[in-house]
Amino acid sequence: MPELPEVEVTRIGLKPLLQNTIAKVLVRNYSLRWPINSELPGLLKNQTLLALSRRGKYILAKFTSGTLIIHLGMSGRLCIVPSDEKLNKHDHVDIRFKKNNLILRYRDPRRFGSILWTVEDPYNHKLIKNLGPEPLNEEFDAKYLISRLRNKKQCVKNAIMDSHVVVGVGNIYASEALYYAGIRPNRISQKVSMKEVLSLVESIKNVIKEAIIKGGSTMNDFFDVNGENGYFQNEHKVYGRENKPCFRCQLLIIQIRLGQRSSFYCKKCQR
DNA sequence: CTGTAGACCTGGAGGC
DNA sequence: TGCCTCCAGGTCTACA
Repeated sequence: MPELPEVEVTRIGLKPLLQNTIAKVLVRNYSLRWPINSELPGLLKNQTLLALSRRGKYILAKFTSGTLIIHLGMSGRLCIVPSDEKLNKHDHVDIRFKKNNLILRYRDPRRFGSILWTVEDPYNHKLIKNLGPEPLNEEFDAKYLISRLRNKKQCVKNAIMDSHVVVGVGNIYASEALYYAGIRPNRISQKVSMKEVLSLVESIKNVIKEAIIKGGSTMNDFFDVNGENGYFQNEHKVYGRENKPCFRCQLLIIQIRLGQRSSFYCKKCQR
């Protein structure tokens, strides 16, 4: 499910829980990507949610004496539900808050997500401290990106999906950004020109900004915390459009495989 | 150090 | 129906 836009939409949707205090935590399944701390229910009880931020695809929920680091993996989802909401097979964690009797419920069929507790600065956490820049920050610019692509023999799509190069660009938005930039996904990174990198940086920023505005992409199972789907899937130009006509030139969109992931592009519009 | 395949999981779609 | 294979929004780890 979630690339940066979907995670950001989720983070914003959690804001109604700010300043609310946890009454009880129920973990039904501790085995996610990393095991949930077995002490978590006791640790979180009576903690107040003070701030919500995001680093890459990680949601950072700051509480009174520590931070929950939440990653949604491929199929994770957070929703705010009333206490009598019917249970789904893959609802692994319930965090019940005191005010309004709301439950923050974590569902994740594939269990590639993670919920980690730390009392340290989360930016020093090993999963977070070595991440590349945020795509919407000023520091992510053409000068930076070309410096990272210059030595790489890897293809450019894999490079921009590497969270140590830039965070948040997943399989959908990598294909989309490369389409807007007119660059084939299988181009060797070091052969991409400065002019193309300029365009690529702008395309990544624009595609991610637009996707956040449209509420993310709902493919099968992305919904925001209130169960509403996103609309950005209607804006996809190449992702999932194999054998369909390019919106610009009508040539059929090609699907190839790069690094075990599907990639989509137009042979005429992308060089 | 760099790059890639494998691993972790469940479920849905499509073929037979 | 059922069984099989392949595919899916991520990313860490092991290995060449």
